Amino acid sequence: MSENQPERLSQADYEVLANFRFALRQFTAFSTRAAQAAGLPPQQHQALLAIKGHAEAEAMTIGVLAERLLIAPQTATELVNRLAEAGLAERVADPHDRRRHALALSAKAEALLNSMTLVHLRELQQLAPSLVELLQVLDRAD
Amino acid sequence: MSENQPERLSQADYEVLANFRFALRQFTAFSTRAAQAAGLPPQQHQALLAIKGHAEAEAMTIGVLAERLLIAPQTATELVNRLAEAGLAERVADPHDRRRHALALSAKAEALLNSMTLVHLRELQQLAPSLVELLQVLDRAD
DNA sequence: CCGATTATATCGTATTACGATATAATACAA
DNA sequence: TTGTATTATATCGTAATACGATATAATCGG
Repeated sequence: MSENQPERLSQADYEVLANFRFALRQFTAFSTRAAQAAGLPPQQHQALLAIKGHAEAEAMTIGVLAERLLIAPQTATELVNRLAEAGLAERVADPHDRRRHALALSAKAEALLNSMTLVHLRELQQLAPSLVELLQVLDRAD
Repeated sequence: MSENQPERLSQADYEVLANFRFALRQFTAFSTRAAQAAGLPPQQHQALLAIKGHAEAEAMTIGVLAERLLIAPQTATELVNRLAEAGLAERVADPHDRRRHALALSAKAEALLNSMTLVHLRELQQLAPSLVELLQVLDRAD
C-alpha cells in the first residue's frame, strides 16, 4: 500500500496497521479507565454518550441505541435495564407509538457524562495528531 | 471545546464525540466481520497482526503480545493456546531465557493475515478522510 | 379487521477476560 | 554458591455481557 500496489504488502504496512490498532486500543482503554473511575461500566458510558449525542430532532429509542452502539436490540434492552437500575436513564413511553420507549437521562447521568466528555475531548485532542498522521501514512502513495 | 472553553460543552461537542465513537465501532465491526468471514475470531486476528506487525528487531513473546493487545498475560497465554490449536501460531523456546516463548506464525496464518490486511488497509483508506475530519473538528477552535 | 411487520423483552447459553494462584527459570546479593 | 526476589508463563474458577431463539404487544396495510 505504501507504493499503492495493493497486491504486495511490506513489513511496514503490517506495522502501520498494527500501530493504528494499538492506538485505538489505548484510546478505548483510557475511556474504560475513565468510566470505571466514575463507577460506570464502559458500555454504560457509551450508552449515555450515544443518548446525549443523538441529534435532538429524532427521538432516541432502544432500537436506535442498538444501531448506534452496533449491538442487537435485546442487548440494548438489557443495557437500558442496567442504566435504569443505576438511576442513570429511564424509559419514557412514546405517546404516538406505544411499542417505542424513548430514553431520558437523569441529572446524575448528565453530570457524569459532562465530566467524562470533557476528559475524553481533552484526551482526543492530545491523541489526534498522531492518529491523523497514522491515517495519512496509511493513505500515502510514495 | 468548539470554543476552546473546556468548562462548557455544547450539544455539538457531545455529537462529535458520539459520532467519533460510532465511526470507531463501525471500523471494528468491519474488522470483526472480515475476520469471521475468514473463520477467525476477531481477537485471534488481532493477535496475528500484532505478532506480524511487531518490529523485527525485538522478539515477540507472550508478554509482549499481552502489552500490545492490552490484555493480561494469562489472557495472552490462553489466546496463544487457541492460535496453536487452530494451527496459526506456535511457541518457539527462547534459547537464552527458557521462561520466554517466542511466537511464530504458520504459513496458513501468514496467508490469512495477508488478505485480511489488504482488505483492512483498503477500508481504512476509505474511512481515513472522515476520521481525520472528525479528529480535526475535535481540535478546532472557532 | 386480520395477517404481517415492528419494537421491545425474556431466557438460556457461550465466549472470553480476569483475579488468584502456581510453577519454572533467571538475577542478584551476600 | 546459595537463597531469595523477580520475571515469564500457565492453570483454574468465576463473572460479565452479548447473542440466538423466542415471546409479547402494538401498529400497519389492505
